[in-house]
Amino acid sequence: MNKRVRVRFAPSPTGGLHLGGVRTVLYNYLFAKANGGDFVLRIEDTDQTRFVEGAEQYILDCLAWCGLEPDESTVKGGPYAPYRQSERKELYREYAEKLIASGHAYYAFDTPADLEEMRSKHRVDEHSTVQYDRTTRMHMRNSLTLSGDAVLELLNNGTPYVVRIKMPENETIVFSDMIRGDISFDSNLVDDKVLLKADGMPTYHLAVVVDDYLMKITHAFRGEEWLPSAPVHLLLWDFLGWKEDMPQWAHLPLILKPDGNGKLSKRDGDRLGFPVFAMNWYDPAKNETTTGFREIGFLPQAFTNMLAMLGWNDGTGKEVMSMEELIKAFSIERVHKGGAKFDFEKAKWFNNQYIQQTDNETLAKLALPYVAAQGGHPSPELFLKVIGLIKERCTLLPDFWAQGHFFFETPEIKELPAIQDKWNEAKRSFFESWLSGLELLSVWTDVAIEQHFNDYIAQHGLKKGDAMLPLRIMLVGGKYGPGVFHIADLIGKEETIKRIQTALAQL
RNA sequence: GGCGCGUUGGUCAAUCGGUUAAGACGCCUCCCUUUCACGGAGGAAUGACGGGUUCGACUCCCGUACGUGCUACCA
Repeated sequence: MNKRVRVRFAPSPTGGLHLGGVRTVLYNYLFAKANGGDFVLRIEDTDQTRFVEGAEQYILDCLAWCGLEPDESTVKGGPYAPYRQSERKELYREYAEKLIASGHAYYAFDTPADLEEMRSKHRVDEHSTVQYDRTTRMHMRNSLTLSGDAVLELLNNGTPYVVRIKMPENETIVFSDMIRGDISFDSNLVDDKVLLKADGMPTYHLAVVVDDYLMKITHAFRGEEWLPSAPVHLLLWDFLGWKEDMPQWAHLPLILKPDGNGKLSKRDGDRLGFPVFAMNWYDPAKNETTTGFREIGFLPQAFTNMLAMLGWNDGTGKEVMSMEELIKAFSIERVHKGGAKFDFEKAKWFNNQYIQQTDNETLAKLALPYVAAQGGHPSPELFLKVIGLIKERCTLLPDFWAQGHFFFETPEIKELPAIQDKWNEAKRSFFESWLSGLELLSVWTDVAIEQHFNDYIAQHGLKKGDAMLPLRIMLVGGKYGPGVFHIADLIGKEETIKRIQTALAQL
């Protein structure tokens, strides 16, 4: 019997949504869609000290922007609601107690000071860490060392406690990862992880197992940082008697910083000048905003396509793929084992590719806010024409202003020196006479303007090359942009004449 | 320190025992373009190291090095 495929993305609402997080969502989503399954969003807000107001809504917004909408979530609901772990709090205790009853877990009454003392007392050297495990548990205050009556009394008088898993001794825990193959751990080296905290909330370890079981998750994809705690989760599935229903695991490689080594962090983005979060993230505690890919002008399709290729490819060499193509081609087994360094240049290349294949009407809608923010308010007709003319030189949405501002405002002539260097009376007299000719030109098209220009150049015994660059700088302000006569055509006769006159006055 | 995971050009990477070791980004040169960009044609640049196994290893095995993750009542 084939179970319906169900996957989940389970973030903590603690801050901005990182590149790696989005990629995890993406791989989950692609896998779910490829297999006709469900994609669930579950909010893991079990750490009340790290909870950040607004973070959950932000995650929802990011997924919406990326086009990775969950089938079940805190806002959408679903058959396994609630999808927020804080609202499922009471449910986990039952399983913790079940584990205690079967001897796989125990109560521990140690205070933070007790733990600190234990760690410093048993420490061999400064590099080693002392774990709460088979070697130390019998020296602590817990239901393994205390008598049944003593435990009962502590429980009854409200002494704070946690529930810890009792790791078995001398067992090799093996599981098969869909990306990495067989991985094994020595149970002696894994510590007695806390399952239920003193505040009654479960830790990640208990919550993820219970909820994946209850929500009938069939495949669990998560970051590689979870690999070391996988044996705890495996054992929990076993101890709770759910082994048959355990999802298949896949631990995704990390996204690394471009220079040096290590996991890509928000700080690296700030340092190297690129975003790390999907969308702008406002941190209420620090009262600061971190820039997102959306805001610097990425198209969501380019963003997700780029992320898909960071650690996976279909083997054909094809890189630009729509969501539909990705769904069709994706296979979790082809995800790489090794981490990938993030390359912002490549990311921008993807965006440029998407800008080229997006129609002008859509681009106009996307780019308008960036142009308007700079004071550009072109008519829809002009804007559409300009976009068609300059899109190939635009990588990020704000480039539509940088590459086309001279269509929407009279530009400052920044490169006047470039004209001045070779300026002479012959050129001046050409421009002055061409200007008066221009006033009379009745057909205002790029072809007509250029022909007219050519005629005057010939009459003045100049070479066309002598006047092309000056004309460009007069109209554009710098040495860039589409063909000059095309520009003159679009900005109109009056504006063209005005710009040439202004420039002449400065020479 | 312990444990896990990883390692093909600067970066993303194909290869699944036999190839001149693809392709893309970036970089360089040339062409196109009387600007810039696009486009086109080229170029430089890669299997961490040491042992095996094999007729033959980038590919399989072992070791070393390096990197990285975890080692919390955080996820």
